Amino acid sequence: MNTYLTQTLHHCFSPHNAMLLRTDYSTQTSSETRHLQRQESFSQSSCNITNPESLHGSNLTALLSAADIRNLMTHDDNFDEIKLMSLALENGFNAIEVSQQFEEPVSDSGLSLNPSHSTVSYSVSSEGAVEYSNGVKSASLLGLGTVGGHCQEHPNYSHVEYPGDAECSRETTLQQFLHNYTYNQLPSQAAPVPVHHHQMWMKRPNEVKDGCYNSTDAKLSSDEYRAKALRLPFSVDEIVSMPVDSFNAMISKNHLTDTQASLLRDIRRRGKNKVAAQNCRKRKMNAILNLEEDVCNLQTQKESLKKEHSQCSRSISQMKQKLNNLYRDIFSRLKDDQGRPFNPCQYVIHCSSNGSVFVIPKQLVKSEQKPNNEKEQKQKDG
DNA sequence: GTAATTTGTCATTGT
DNA sequence: ATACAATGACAAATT
Repeated sequence: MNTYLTQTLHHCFSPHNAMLLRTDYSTQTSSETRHLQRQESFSQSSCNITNPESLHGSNLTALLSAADIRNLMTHDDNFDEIKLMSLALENGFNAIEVSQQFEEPVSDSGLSLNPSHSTVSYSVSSEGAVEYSNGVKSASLLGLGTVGGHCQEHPNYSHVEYPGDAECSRETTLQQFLHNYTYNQLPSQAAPVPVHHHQMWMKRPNEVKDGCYNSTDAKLSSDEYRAKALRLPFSVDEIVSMPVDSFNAMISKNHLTDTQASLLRDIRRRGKNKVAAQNCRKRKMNAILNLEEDVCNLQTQKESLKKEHSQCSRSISQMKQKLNNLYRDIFSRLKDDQGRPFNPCQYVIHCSSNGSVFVIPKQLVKSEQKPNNEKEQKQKDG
């Protein structure tokens, strides 16, 4: 019996179902136009306020054994949504007003406002407790917030019904229940969260698996989930990409609390930074690739210069060889006044700067060259 | 189980 | 003053 109920709850609140019904704005076009249109219809939209017909929380807790409750609760121990809920339910947060303002226009959701449509409701008490009701079977899950089964009376519920977005609301709401151990406590009463704020916000979608995580592989980022939980009228993509004027107008038109506006700005900032980081990494990779290409090109250039150098060296040595042969040939043909050949050990051919060619004794060349060599050496030392 | 890589986020700086 | 882009550093997720 208890197992059956647990399975039924899981089935009813299947994140996959919720995902299927999720409005996917990112696939649409002309997003800026939609921003404006949605802002208009958004501020004019309303939602049905119905009388709560849900069962009292103790009814459900009576049906569920402690083991079932533990089973439900051990699906995730994530604390992010505790923060989110306390954020959403903090002083000054008017759930009805925000829900009304944030309700999506029918045309965008693609779902009918027809009252006969399956609806899901949840009630928000002044103390932050939320009650779930699907219109047919309704169950307050208040008792789930406290493992001991303690249940508080909440006489002043604000009961809000969200037609059309039933699955998502159901899922969001249940997940909040399932994972918010302290949701019916005041923020100050909540157990201290042993995670640094920084780490908390850095939790990944996988960690936030109580977030809209469906049975397939599709999943929402933590910001998408936050936006969804606060019933923001725009997708994260739109919040990020809309012009700053539209963004500011959205905040001011909808009379958001400071915390909500701050959350929206955070979502926008994080989204923009995410894109910036991606671009930055792309640029970095491109820069690295370009540098590697440069290195490759320079290595190729170096190799070709090496080849050229050795080619030049070879041709120089060939020319030297030819010059040497020519010198010897000419020298062997030269005769002195008596018709005798010059001794190559004693004489050399000397070319002067004015183009004249002489055969002179080697000592003479050496004595002429010495002073110049000394001068050059002195210049180098100096 | 570990190392390397990828990704999201924050903090900071510059535009 | 404000919004935003760029980027280093960090932590968590993924491979």
